Amino acid sequence: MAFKHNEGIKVFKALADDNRLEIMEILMSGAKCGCELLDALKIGQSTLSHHMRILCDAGLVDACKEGKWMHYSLSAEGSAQARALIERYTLSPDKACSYKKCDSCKK
Amino acid sequence: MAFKHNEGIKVFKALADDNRLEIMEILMSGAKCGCELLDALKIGQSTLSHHMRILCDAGLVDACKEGKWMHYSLSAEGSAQARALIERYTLSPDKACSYKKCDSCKK
DNA sequence: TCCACATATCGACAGATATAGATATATAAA
DNA sequence: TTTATATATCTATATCTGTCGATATGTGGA
Repeated sequence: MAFKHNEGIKVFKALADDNRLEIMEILMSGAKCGCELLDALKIGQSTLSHHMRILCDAGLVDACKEGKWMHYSLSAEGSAQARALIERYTLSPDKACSYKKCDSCKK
Repeated sequence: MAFKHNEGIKVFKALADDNRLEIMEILMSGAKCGCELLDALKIGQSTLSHHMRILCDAGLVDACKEGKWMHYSLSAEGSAQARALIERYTLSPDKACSYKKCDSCKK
């Protein structure tokens, strides 16, 4: 796929799902293993694995294996990248006042 | 649809597309009408209209009609909401140092 | 070794999405 | 009024995505 905004698409797609947002919110309280996440969500195990792969591929979540458990945690780098991407594609508060809207509607 | 993270899904889905990210970037330089956007993109007119509806519904873009033209511009409120959502679902730089990763892998 | 548990992968499928073409509506100019 | 332009809506379709069940892999305990 030859997208012009590859990084943005990958990160925003990863965040564009109800279960994955719930996972991000759960991980805010600290690292969790897959079975803990599974208990908190109403999805099957293979579906969780699928979602974790998407979050990891996007760089938002780190995974580390310990015995038979996988520990998932929020990535500081991924979080920083996501924040940078939002700043790239939306209006910053300080630029908003000088932003050129159309002349007729100043709303 | 009964999603737990409705607002987040709507905004991140709106940003999870190559053409829509390109549109956001173009609108960063100021308001544009549909035909200007159409010139800059390799998509048909009905497809552009579809994308603009998604960006407007998400609150990221404002639309205002002037004669036969629609003027599209970035919404300061939508941008602020998007930034708030990213802050909600990712790790802030100041919390990153105290964030509890798993014990074995400290990466 | 055998078994239970945690996780990943594969295959299938229903529903969502991006896209285009045709058509409809509205505005402005000739 | 007729015509051209800008945009939205409708319909169809190919592709993508979330989900599950079945299976595979790997780990640790009995």
